[in-house]
Amino acid sequence: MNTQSTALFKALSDPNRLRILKALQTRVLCVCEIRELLQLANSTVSQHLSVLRDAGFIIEEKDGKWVNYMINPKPSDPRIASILLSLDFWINDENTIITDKKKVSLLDRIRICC
Amino acid sequence: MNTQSTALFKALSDPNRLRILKALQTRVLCVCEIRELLQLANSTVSQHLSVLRDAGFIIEEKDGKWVNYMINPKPSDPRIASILLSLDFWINDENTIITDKKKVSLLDRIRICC
DNA sequence: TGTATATTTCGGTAGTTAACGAAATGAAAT
DNA sequence: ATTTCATTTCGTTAACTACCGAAATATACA
Repeated sequence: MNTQSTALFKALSDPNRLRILKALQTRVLCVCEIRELLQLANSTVSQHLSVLRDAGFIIEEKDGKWVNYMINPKPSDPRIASILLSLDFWINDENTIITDKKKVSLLDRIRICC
Repeated sequence: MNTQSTALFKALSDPNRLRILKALQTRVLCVCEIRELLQLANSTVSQHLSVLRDAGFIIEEKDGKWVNYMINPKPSDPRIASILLSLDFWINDENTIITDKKKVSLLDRIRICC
């Protein structure tokens, strides 16, 4: 029983992972951009991303030395699709999310990483 | 940020709490019936129930020496209402849940507790 | 080939959480 | 009032998780 259903909610039960999901709903981001947004170590961000990926919420796409992460456009699990749709009205009034949205639009991977 | 949104998902991110929620969607249950269903210590069940109650998923009603727990019929948070509705199609194929449903219909608090 | 950069994996640590039994609380019945 | 029974609270322990820095991997470029 600890397999499928709880994995979904476990993935959503960490504030930083929710911030990542909400940020990715704005646009595609690479690891270093997310690191900049959340102010966490690279390895920690990578860990969070793998949790979200394993649960099915996001997918990754390699682009040279970067790895782009994005919302899963075609989740095989209908629950994932449902949750992703609902996230808009579930979380939008929290201050962190609001300021994150502004920051995301200003993030520039060239300036941050290179 | 660790306040509202993650509390909802944290409450759902434990397999035993999901089992409790699903069982309560069948009918009202007291603590000792849930203890019997989950095969956990009373104190552990009580703990899980308080997490679900604090998050807003369930309410309690005292009935003599028993405390009846039930799905919150009028959640003030629309996310709770949405999640409770969705739970039906989110979780119904897992073996534990299926056998739980059968067990719940056979639970008898008089036989169990007294 | 060697170097630089982005990301992941690994090992370890601090904080959190689920679990228990024992003690405390509360409500009904003798 | 005392006992009984259901539940909650408390104190403790084991398991889990988020986090970090360092090492390993992977990709592009000189």
